[in-house]
Amino acid sequence: MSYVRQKRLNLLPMETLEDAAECLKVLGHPIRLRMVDILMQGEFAVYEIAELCELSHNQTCEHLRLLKSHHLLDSKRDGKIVYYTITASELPGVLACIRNNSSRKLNLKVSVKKRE
Amino acid sequence: MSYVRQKRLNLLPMETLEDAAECLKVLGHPIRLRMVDILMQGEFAVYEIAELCELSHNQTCEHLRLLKSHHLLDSKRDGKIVYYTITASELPGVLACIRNNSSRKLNLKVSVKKRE
DNA sequence: TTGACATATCGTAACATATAGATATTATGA
DNA sequence: TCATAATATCTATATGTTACGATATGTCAA
Repeated sequence: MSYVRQKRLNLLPMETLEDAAECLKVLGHPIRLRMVDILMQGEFAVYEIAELCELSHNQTCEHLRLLKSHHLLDSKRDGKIVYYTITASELPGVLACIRNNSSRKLNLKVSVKKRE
Repeated sequence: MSYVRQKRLNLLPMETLEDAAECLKVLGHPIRLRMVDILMQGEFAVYEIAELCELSHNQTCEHLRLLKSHHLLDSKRDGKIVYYTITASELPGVLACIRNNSSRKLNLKVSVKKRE
């Protein structure tokens, strides 16, 4: 640390960052974000989510499994049908943030395209 | 859509979700989260960030480049030294969320480990 | 039990990302 | 100009992720 200014840095422990990064990485997929967006409006069955996402059943299951394994979603079976719901209390905030910044972000995207 | 209940679903457009997913994916890396955590406390030079993250210079540059290319950070050069700062207004909220849920998430992680 | 349906998992190929070493660029001072 | 320091980029390899067909499990009704 010879060169680093002696500031009082109150940094988050690496373990916390690794855990948070995993959740963010799982959320960092457009289809999984759509699934969360759908489930914001209530509980849905796997086949309903598959149709709304225009996705094959195995892919739908796989994405839902990933979200559930990170404690972002939960599921309950009712006969043949499995219903998924949101459990992570942070998700509504994340979606609200995306909703609020939607137009601005699209503008940013255009400027990125011009540069590349 | 034959099977899907006729609920009034107000879903975010796919383009918005793709853009948000990219940002979340970039943030979904422990080292890049640490960089954001560091930059929450002010502007820092690349070599300072490299030391605080215990990372090689080329890797440090690469992570910072990724964050900057997604408009999460900005940089300014002062002679040989380049200083990075946070630009995305959402980042403080994201870090605050991680900070608040830090202990709970660690507990969750333990329970995940038991199951695997 | 058998068939049909809903969901879940597996194997693998295609694709994307991360890492590390080498090289290039930019700015400064001798 | 030349050497050096601070950043940045390039390249190759290793690793991880996603998509997709095939297969398996779980539930119900005939």
